[in-house]
Amino acid sequence: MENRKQAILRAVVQEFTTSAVPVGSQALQTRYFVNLSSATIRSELADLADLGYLTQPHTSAGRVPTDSGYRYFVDFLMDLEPIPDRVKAYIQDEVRTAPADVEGMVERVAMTLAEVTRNASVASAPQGALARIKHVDLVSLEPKEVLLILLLEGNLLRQQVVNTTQPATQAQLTRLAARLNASIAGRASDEARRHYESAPLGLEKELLGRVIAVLDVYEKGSENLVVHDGVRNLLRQPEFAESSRVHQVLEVLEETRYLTVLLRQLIGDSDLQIVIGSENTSSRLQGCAVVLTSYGPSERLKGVLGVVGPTRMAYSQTVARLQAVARSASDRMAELGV
Amino acid sequence: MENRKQAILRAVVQEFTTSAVPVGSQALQTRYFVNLSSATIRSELADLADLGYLTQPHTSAGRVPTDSGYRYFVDFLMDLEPIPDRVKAYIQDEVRTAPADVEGMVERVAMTLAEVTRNASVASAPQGALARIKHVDLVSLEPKEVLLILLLEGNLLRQQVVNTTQPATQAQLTRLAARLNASIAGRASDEARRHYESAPLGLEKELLGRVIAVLDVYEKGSENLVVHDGVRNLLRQPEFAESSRVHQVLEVLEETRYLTVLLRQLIGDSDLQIVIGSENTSSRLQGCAVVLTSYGPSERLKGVLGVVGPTRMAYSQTVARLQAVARSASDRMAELGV
DNA sequence: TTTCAGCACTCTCGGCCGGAGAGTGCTAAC
DNA sequence: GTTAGCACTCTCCGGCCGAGAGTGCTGAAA
Repeated sequence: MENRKQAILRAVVQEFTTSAVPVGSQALQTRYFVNLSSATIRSELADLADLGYLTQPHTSAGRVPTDSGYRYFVDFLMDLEPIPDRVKAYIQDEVRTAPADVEGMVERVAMTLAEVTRNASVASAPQGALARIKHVDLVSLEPKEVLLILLLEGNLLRQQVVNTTQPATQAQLTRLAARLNASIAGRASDEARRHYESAPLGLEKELLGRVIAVLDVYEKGSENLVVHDGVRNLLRQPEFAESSRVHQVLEVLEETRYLTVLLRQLIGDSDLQIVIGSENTSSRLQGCAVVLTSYGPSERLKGVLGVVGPTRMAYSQTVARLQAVARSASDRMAELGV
Repeated sequence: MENRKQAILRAVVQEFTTSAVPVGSQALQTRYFVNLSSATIRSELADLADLGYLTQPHTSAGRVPTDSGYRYFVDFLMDLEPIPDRVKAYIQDEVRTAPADVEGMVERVAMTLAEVTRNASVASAPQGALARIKHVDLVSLEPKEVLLILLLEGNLLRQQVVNTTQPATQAQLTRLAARLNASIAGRASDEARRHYESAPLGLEKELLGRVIAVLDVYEKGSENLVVHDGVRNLLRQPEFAESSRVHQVLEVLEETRYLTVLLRQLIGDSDLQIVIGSENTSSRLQGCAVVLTSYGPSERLKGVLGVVGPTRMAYSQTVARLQAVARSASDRMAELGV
């Protein structure tokens, strides 16, 4: 596409992003192209509309980017917006003061992301195929009731009440926990499975069985931690003035399964993914764009971070800030040995 | 007030609750009072309006209950609606299958409450003045970095990364944990404080200090767990058609401090509290009603459960279901020895 | 060939009007 | 105390109109 067409498309996207009002040839002329006449701009706009990048709400309204228009913009025209120091500092600060466990971290990251992008955010916890067990602990609740505490990588605590077939005192449990730690702590989950296979019948095997059950749930991702935040930011946008639109988006966000699917799509894909309007698999995200990236403390452990907003979002700002948050969170997680 | 006036007020509230449309004398006559003429009903309606219980959006519209009207209704006219078996079973089921720790429990309870009342819900974790420590565990992360794991009443796990002044091996930490458990596990938090005072300088005192810090945060309630759910239910109501109304409510719900205040108000008060429209301290809850009750495993440990919806809510149903959820949750928590 | 001034045209938006409909309050009779 | 009847008020909705914004087209200038 000729340079001038590109420039005009870029200008339309930028203008519409901030004003939320269809942009006309006159506005473009006075604000972006003073040495062009509005008539010339009009003919370029008509061309861009023919190419499918722009559309008009009605015959005599200004132009609005189509989904393809946004697509062209993010693919070819967008340059990352520098992040103000204030915002950088804010991100650093929020991430550094986050709790040291994955759950707290993910929640904080989602909150921060929503705050700095002024949109809704989603975040899934970094997760790998084989979980590592850092520590096991057993607490006696009743003679035949044991609380199993499992510390996984990411300082992720998991607990489960286990009703055992035989009674055990706390002292016995403490000894047993020590034995379990010696054999499986610091190892990947398959170690626990191996020990389970070879263990003789008894309390130890019983508890190992439950350890494996917890690991299974965790590794299968059926309990994959996915949080979202910042829906309030969407309410400010004119696109979401009637709350039925919000309702649809909220449904998607609360439907954890859908988000998990988004996650799986991304893993293995390029590291930044932008899904615009009708490109979304869910029709409830019509008019919405989703910007996704992966993050995590290592290559093995990856989660997804995403921003959800109207297609009329400030893509260059969103992408820059999303990546900044992802970088901060990844660094911090690596630092914590998560 | 005469019986007939009461009956008419009740009918107006009931009718408006379901239809969301101002109710006129004719509708009342055909649906509730076939042997009265609409003229008679009109004069009663006029009286009720004079008394401040009803109002009209405009001269020739039907009547709508005022906040005082709702107040009179819930104070004198409401009788609890029986809960269908299906709903009862649902509540039981959700609560029974909830995680065995307080956090998971509270989240599940909020979800269930939102679901069965078709409104937004809030829940705070049961909390008492003196926390009990069930178990302490120490995990070595780095030579001079320890993960302190604290199991409090309610199977509430708290963790904190502690940077110690002196290095310690996992074996040393395990021994130390055993000693700490012997001295403070199963006791109230003041025991930990006493031990801290009398402990000689060293790793043990250092870690006890952190234990106390964690307890402090917990007991001060500055980290009091408050969750909310079901905002999507509000979006269905005509009162929240323009999303700016939702925005205000969301602000309140996300403002944990405000909810904590609500909680404190309720503690020591009667066991059911209904706050209607302008009775709310926050003007952002104009047009909203909040129904609150306390719950918890014991007299000492109490949290708050609440429903937030438009003032035009089905109070009798809401109250009945709220109490049912509170009862189920309390029972389950007591059963788990939370 | 590109640019541009001029102009007719189209469409929305806001205000205004008027009729239909809903619901009221009042009055006079039972 | 109750009720039929009636005038009155107000909203809602559709149609109408003028202002304004913005377009597409055309013919001339560069």
